Amino acid sequence: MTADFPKGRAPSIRDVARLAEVSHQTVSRVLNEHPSIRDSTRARVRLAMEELQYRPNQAARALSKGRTRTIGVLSASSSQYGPTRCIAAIEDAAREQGYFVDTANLATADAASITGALEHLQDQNVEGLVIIAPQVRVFDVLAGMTLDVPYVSLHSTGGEGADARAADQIAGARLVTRHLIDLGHRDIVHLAGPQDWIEAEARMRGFLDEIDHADLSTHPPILGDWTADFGYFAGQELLRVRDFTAVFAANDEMALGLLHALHDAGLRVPEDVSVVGFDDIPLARHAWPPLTTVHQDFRATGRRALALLLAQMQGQSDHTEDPPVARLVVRASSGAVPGRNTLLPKRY
Amino acid sequence: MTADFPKGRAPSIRDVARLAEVSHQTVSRVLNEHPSIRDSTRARVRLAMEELQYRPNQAARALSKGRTRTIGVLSASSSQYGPTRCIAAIEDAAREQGYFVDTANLATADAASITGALEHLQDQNVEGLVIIAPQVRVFDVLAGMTLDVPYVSLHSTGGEGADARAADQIAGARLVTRHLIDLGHRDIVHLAGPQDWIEAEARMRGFLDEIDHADLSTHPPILGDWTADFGYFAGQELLRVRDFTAVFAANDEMALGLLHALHDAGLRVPEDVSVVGFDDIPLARHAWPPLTTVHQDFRATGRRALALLLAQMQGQSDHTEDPPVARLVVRASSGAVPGRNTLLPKRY
DNA sequence: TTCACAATTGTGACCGTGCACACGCACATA
DNA sequence: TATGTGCGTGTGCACGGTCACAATTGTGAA
Repeated sequence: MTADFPKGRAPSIRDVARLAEVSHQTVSRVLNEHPSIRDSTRARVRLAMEELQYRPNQAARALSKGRTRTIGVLSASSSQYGPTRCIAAIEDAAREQGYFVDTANLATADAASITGALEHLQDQNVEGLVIIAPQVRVFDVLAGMTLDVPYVSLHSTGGEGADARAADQIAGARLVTRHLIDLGHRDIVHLAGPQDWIEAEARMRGFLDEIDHADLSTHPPILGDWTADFGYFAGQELLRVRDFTAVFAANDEMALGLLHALHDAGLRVPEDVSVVGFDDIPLARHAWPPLTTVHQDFRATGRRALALLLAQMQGQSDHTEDPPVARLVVRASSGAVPGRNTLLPKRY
Repeated sequence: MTADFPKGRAPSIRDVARLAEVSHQTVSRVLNEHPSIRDSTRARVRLAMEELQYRPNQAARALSKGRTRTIGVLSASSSQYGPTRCIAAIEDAAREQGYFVDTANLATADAASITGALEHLQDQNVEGLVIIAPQVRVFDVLAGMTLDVPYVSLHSTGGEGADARAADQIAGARLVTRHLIDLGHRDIVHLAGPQDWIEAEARMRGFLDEIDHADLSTHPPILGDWTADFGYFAGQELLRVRDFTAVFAANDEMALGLLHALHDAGLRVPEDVSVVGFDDIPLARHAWPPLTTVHQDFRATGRRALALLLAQMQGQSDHTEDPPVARLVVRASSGAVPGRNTLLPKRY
């Protein structure tokens, strides 16, 4: 009896029940793996579900149980390498745990679109939020609105949301700055990220801390926008006015743009100038010359963020693994200081 | 009267109704902007909603209306530049249209995880799917399972789902191949993408078409994996055994890895070898030398995919804008052929 | 004033699932 | 035989909206 009645609607639990000649509640129990069901009954119900191609209605389940099993991910800057990897890791982990992931991207980080995206996610009745929006402004907005679900931010200022990463950034920046100092550099320029980004701030802080620690002085950092284009532009400006032997770019993209400008000017790296970056994007090792940088495990960061969120959602204390550490990766773009000379273009 | 009763549950439409002294149906009408509501009533209801911080329950709405207003995005390879941009564009556009976006990432493209992810999305009762999973295998899996919702794939083989992009890839590959031929190159190697990717196939086809068209012969393409690491490796191999004056890499990452290998070997680009890529990632213009490549507008592709899907969901014919065109971007990595010489390392 | 008709509002059922509770039955125990 | 216990299953309602339909009120013309 191949019952195949479409009747407009998708088959419901009661359709299955009728076909299996049991009550709807029994079907529900099979779905939820209730222990006390006779094997023969279970088999009959399973068969009926198969027959009707039954698929549980999440909306009804969510309504009845008061749980959506959905978490929201808010992401600014989602075209950047790091955040992208984090998101992928979060989604993998969430799916593994049976959660759905609802995403909202911010094209621009103005207050209106931030609140808009957060409202949108909450409208979907998410049970928790992961916020990968490292701009300081996002946190201002967060502080100004009450979220009615727990959340984790990947770049906390130490506010209400759990902190998953900030510490690393400072440490990483110190590592790579120290590396340059150890190579003998005394005039190091920092090509920073946008002022309103938490990570940019942290990396700059790490840089300045280490400079201080070594009793050096430095030019005020150049404030960039993370893009390779800006790195290129900044490189051109730097060559015109500054005196330095090394540049610490706050991310790899800017470092690569900077290398481009240096090449254009006929300077050699690292013989004339050392350049280091941050993030260790896959292209860093294939830059010319290969880029010294700070490696971070973005997937681990993403997984950890989700673990933290789930723990928080279940009201548990946060006994998750330690945050991933930033690791210095030395490649060919950093070298010993070229004997205190000023920067005059040389023959290549 | 600041009524603020938490009573465990989130406030419902009936709580609002009670406070505003109307029926629950009136509240529903206000929510849905029904025309015939007295202004004073509407205002009273709005006030009550504000007062209770009422937020409509999507699950209930979805259950009642039979619509979730959610679309699913399946994405393999989500850490790559192009797909990532597409997804962001899709999400923006969807949110604009009042849709929620549910995402699932594929870590690996084996059949099990593909069906798993698709089931996961359909379990959420999505109304439509965008599939950004350019591996041929994905389409095999799709052909083998019946999706119960309309879908659009960004890289169709011309099957059931609407085709949003494939044509471009061939044309783009022809453009850049033609460019090399016009520069006088006769021995061009193609560093292809993984065989099981639709785009890789299309780009290779475009390359071979153009080679044919110019009555040239070519070595069998090298089959890569899109990564810069592979480009580097392939470059080393090529230098050992092959005779060529130009390389067309199927994407920019591999092209950059290849440049690295060429630099290592002391070869000059484009004086000794011309290199071209595909995609025009932001770093392409800052490679050394800046990379000739094919530009595509990923955001437009994403927007178009969503438009197609929505049209399909509403049963409309597909009168959306034309697919974005691939555009040749000539930079410094391609140059005139070096007079038919074989490749011997030269002084830099 | 009365009536037709439109505008506005209310009533009750229903969407698909899960929960609390009740029921029947087999079996062990006294 | 009467009673308690636990397994397997069924009944009815709740979840928070929307829909169809009914009821009430307001308006203008006869």
